Amino acid sequence: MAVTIRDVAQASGVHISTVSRTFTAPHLVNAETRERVLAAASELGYRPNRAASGLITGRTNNIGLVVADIANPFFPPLIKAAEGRARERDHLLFVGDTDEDPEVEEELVRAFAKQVDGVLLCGPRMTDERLKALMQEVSLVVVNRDVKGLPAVMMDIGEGARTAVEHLRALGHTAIGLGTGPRGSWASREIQRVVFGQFEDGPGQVTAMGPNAPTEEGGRALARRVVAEGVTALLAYNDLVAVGVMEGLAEAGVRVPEDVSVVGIDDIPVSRLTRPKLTTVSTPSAAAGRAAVDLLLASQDDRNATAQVRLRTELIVRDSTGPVAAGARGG
Amino acid sequence: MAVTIRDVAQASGVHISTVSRTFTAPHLVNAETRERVLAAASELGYRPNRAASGLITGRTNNIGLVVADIANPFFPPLIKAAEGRARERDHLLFVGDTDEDPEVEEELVRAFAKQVDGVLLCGPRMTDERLKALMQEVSLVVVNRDVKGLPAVMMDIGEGARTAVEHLRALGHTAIGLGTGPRGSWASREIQRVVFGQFEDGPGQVTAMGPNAPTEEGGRALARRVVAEGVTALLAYNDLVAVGVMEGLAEAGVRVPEDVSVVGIDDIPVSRLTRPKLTTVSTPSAAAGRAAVDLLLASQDDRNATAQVRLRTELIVRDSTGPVAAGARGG
DNA sequence: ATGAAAGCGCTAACAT
DNA sequence: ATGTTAGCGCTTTCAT
Repeated sequence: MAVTIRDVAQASGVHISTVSRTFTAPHLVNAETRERVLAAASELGYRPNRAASGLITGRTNNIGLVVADIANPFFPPLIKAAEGRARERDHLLFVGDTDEDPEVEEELVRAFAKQVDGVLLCGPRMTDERLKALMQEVSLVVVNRDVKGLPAVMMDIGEGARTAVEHLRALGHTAIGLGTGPRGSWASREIQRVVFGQFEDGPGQVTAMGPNAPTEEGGRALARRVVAEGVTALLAYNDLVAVGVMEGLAEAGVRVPEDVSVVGIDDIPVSRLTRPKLTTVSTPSAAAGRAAVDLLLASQDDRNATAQVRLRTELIVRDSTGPVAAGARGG
Repeated sequence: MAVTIRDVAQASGVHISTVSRTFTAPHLVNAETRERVLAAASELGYRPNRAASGLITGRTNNIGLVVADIANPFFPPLIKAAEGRARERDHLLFVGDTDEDPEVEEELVRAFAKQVDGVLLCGPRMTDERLKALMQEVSLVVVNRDVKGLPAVMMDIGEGARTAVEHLRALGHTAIGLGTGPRGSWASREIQRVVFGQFEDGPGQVTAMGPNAPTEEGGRALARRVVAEGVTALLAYNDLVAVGVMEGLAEAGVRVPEDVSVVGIDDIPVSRLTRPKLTTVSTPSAAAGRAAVDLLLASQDDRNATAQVRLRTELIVRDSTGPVAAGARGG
């Protein structure tokens, strides 16, 4: 077996409680003794067993992070930022992927529950009820979700969508498609809430099209609807979908932006690689990752801290949007 | 606090050891009692504390997975496949990202060590010595690395590179650049070993260019060298680098594939989105993820199992490679 | 400043 | 088939 606190105690001629104190409350132990213990520990390669100490203290110094799809380029920057922040604050981040499955999501949180101090849930797909049940079992922070009583980091995605639609209308588009996301997605609901709240009575008509799988494949399917319904512009649920739409459109011989303008959300790296380059709403995912870690750690200290952090988004105009064509069907 | 085995024992009127058995060895407990215990457990919402049981059994049913950069699209399919396989085999996968830093890599493995049954190390950057030291502390399986005494999953990346260079030579290229990867990368060494072993004496001359950061940014830097040294074809360390090279080349007014042919490695999703579409060597990352999990679990049962799994790669010819130009400098 | 003892939640002999 | 006991590696009173 590995080296335990007992081995260190023996090697340095003190009681195990002194060894323990050397690591958890160094000021309580004589400088000389401390040196001896530390020397023995490093000699033997001793590493405290966090699982064992967690059993007593109730703190593991681990944080769980659950995302729907690690393959969605939106998440890695968030994950890396959270990981960095966690490390700064002496915590270890465990990442888990749910494959867009709410069942797996719940399972994953439960499995994490006893092994972490809390779980960061990014864009959770489960219902509010289940979320509330889970928060009894483990501290939770949600990203891009608004649940009463839960600390949350929210990106102002509705506002971003509004700006995007305004951009489209300024270009003369009056038949605009809104590619909605998966059921259960707060971001998708939020986009619809703001966009339809703002524009339903205006001159430009926005048509909801969805739900769509939040993937390139989902976008290709959506492209067929875009062509069929004859809108001249589309705001997609995210960049992945937008990229799929552009692919689908290209295959159907529809030109972007001459025939149809396309806007995405997230500003993932590929959005600069497509031809034309994608106009998109950039979301501050790294900031969100850091904020989520901070919020979790804050809620540890103050059990009923339920702060909400709101982060701004920004429209990045590139080449996939342009003026509506003179004789466009929707015009 | 959460509900413990003691609460369940009390609620169902049995001793805690019976409750324990109900979960770990159901056949040893009377069907009727079992029902009662299970009922009480689900009533109370009891979940065994894996950390606590791990302390005794030495098995946590957790697996750690360490990658250099979760933002490299090569990894997500591997991670997802490993996660799926782990779930099938009743294990939970913890993912960690090292940010390409060997120090962090080692730290991360150590932090995982006591909380998992073993760690899957993908493309580790640390030295063999450190790797060998670590394997004393925790079971290890390496992916894309060849360390004596360690179970490993290796993609036949050298062979893939050889095929790619042959493809280039068949197109008439005789001045071929080889964009090498980061120091410490087995894949990069492997590519060089095979390519230079095979082609150093042939008519076509292959020039090593590197090391390069395994990112798009690294590729942009490499593009400048490609232009400066006047090669007519380049095999990049991976697709991300290849994409960066194409971007850099485009900005410098160099056409792909008319002026320079570019080949990547990995076949990540973006490689189908670039214009021209990228010719690349596809690596079976999902299969590697599954194999790594299987190997780890096998090595648990048979302490000195050190199997090596080798996976085939395949050249995917798309549009970024073409015949060498008639008057090319390198010709 | 250090040691002794109890116990975190659980499993695994060993009894019965 | 079930209960008793010891103990995994560690922290934390409580003594001294």
